[in-house]
Amino acid sequence: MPRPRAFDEESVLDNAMNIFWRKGFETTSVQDLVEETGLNRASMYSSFGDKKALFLRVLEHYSAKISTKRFEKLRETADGREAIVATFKDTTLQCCNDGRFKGCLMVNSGMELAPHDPDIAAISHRAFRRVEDMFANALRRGVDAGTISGDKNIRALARFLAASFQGVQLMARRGSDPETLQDYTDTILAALD
Amino acid sequence: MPRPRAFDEESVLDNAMNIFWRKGFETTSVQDLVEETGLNRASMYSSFGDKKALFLRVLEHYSAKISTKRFEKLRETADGREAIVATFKDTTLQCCNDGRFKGCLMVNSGMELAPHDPDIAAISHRAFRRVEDMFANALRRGVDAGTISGDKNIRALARFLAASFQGVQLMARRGSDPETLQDYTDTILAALD
DNA sequence: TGTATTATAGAACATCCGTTCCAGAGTATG
DNA sequence: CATACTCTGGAACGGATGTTCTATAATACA
Repeated sequence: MPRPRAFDEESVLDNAMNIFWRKGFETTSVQDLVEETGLNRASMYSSFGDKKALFLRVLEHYSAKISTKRFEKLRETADGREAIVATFKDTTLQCCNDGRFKGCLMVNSGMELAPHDPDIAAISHRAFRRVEDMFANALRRGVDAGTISGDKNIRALARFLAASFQGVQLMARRGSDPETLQDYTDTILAALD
Repeated sequence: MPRPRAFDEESVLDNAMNIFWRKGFETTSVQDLVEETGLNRASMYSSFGDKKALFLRVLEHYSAKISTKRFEKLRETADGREAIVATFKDTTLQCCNDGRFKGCLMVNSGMELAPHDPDIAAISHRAFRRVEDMFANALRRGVDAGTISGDKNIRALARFLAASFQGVQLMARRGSDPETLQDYTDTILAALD
């Protein structure tokens, strides 16, 4: 019976995600969202709730779409060491191109909002934990394959890699020059030796 | 002839710094600043200019007061290796106590504003460069003292340490648990071996 | 075909934002 | 003591903010 929606939820989330990613939560106004997504104010409020609810949907969307892809090789490359190296190299390269000044939405949001918003703090914490676990799995695969020494502290090394991965994206958002980023990444990966 | 000022500029900057540090630039309102510093609106505008001008003064103040102290050991401890280790240990410990959810004002500001504000991007970039140079100097002292191997790439390692130092404070602001932070710091320092 | 139901467009809302203005207070010099 | 000058308190400004309301458009089913 109802009048059908004139918008595609997926593409609205895509657009909203890009604005939040670029500008951050506080600096993005509802006006910005309305203009960029083409979605009407009322439709936005009736479909997603308020600004923060939309933002939470965007974070999910980001995890499912961007983050999952970003860690694809980390999860699926057979040799764990190669998986880790490829993950850092790909992201560093991407940061030097289109990712410059964007960084990672999850990291950006954690920095901006976690101190004052327990919801975001929890989401951010869980996201870190997931990445840490992916690195830990890759490390174990590397040890099994013999490309990573067996006397490493897997948990500590995984935490180091996950934190350093965030560090790379922090540097990217700050607008670091490629040489510094390159030196940084190379030295991170030397921890695998 | 003029009526004397009823406020102390230093303590106003101190208070303003703490608000910006906690809340970030955009989320801090002029109202917040007026209430917390006790300074009148008009006095604030006549003495410091607008909100951004005050923020720039606060960043200078932070560099001079907080940042200088934070890197005191890094600059002054004779043995370079010990200087680096102490710098990381002190900051990690501090992050676990009162620094939790605060992080570093310079890092926070770079993340929040550098992508859209060239002034902040430049300040943030120079600050990183200064820290990188301090680490490089410490590394050279360590090599001279024989506590750090001579076949290291000093520049690359200094960049790694400076970036990782930012990483520690990113983790702190996000509210990372102490164990993760400890593992992270330990692995960073292992790069000195 | 008429009706129930939901989406849309855009005006309207109260509130807060950064900034400016103005009247008055206070002190060093003439 | 009067004058020149800056500082202070607080109201006032226009504009932007997040959110809601109302009227209209569009469809699926009876």
